[in-house]
Amino acid sequence: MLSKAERTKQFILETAVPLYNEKGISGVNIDDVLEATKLTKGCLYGHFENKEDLSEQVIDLSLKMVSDRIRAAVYQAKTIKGKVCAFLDFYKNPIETYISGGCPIFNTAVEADDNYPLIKEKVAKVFRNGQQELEALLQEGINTGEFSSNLDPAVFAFKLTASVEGGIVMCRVMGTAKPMQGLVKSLKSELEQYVL
Amino acid sequence: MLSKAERTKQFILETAVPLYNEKGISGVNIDDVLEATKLTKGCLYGHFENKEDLSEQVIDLSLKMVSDRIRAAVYQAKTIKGKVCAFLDFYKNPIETYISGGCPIFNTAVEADDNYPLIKEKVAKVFRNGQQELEALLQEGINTGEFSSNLDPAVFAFKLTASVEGGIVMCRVMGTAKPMQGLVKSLKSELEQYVL
DNA sequence: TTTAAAATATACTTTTTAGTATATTTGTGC
DNA sequence: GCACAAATATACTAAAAAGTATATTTTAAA
Repeated sequence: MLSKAERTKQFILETAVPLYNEKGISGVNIDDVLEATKLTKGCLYGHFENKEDLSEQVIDLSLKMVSDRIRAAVYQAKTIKGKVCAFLDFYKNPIETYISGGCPIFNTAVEADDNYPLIKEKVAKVFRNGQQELEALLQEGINTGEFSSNLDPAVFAFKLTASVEGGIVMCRVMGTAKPMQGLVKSLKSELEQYVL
Repeated sequence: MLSKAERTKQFILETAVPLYNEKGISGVNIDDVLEATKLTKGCLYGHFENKEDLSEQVIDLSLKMVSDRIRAAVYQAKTIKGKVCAFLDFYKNPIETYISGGCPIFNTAVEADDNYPLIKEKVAKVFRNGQQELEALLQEGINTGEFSSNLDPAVFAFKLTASVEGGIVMCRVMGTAKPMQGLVKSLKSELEQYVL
């Protein structure tokens, strides 16, 4: 069983996750976190060295949470095509996201880019791993004869991720999930063209 | 001719544009702007009511600058296909962007989403207008017989924008422009399929 | 070229936010 | 159930950031 301290720390991190995802790293302040957790400074600083330490661990958790969840969704599906569709369906509703505020990987990417080199590198790793796995999945589809060898796994993997992530942001800002449906349908039928 | 004050105000805004694009609205502070412009508080507050006022006007300018520039690039091309390609080529190099720090429309979209309703609405308008123009362009291509009527203008317009914008962020964070080349090529050949 | 208004600089105050020292409470092995 | 260490709360200090009052300089119309 987790100690009281471990549970409190975990509670702080989990409570802060949606906060950071909505307001961004620079947008969150300690008082926001205290307000959300109903804890006090003494307590918070007992678990984290400073704001930077807290931010880093919150982002770590956010990235892990969403990565795990996407992986789980993909894992569920049986065929390769099914797995790609599961990936696409994950952000079917970009307004009400798994973690409130959109995709934490992408949100963090935008903010960390010119400001937080350490966090930027973490996000880069997440993207690289994700792309590699997606690419491997498509390659496996080609190897097993499920897809035509005309399919370029690296290019299509990037296209899938980039368009879905971009689509989420656009839908959220325009306040409509509709374009996402069309996008996902289009990507699925694009893949369909390569199904043998 | 512009008055001294008008020129100074313009200078502040133009100097702040890349700063805001890199650090984000919450990430920029007045001292950053003073440092970059080598001006003083008295001067700055002579031109802007407060930080919010400054931020709003900086974002307005950023959005206008990049929108105008994309429109100009598209306008140059003669054929519809050429115009779509010009749009795609605009962010060919996502690392060294027109305004340093990536695409201001997208960066602002991500940050404003849950935090700045007024600015969010401005960005939404930019996206809606952009999508409408791109859609109209594709529709024109269908009407003139340049493209097949199998092309869905709304869906493809969204796919183009979403994937390019998403691609920019991913490339920037991973520190490589290469996936963008593949993406643009793929989108061009996707359009090619509809060319009659 | 003078001069009044506009623009800018200086030196301050206020507010917000981060961080800390210490007191109090609570969990847990004996 | 006790004792003591760990966890948390309170009340403070420090630092950073925003904003302002006023002095000085500059612009541009007469």
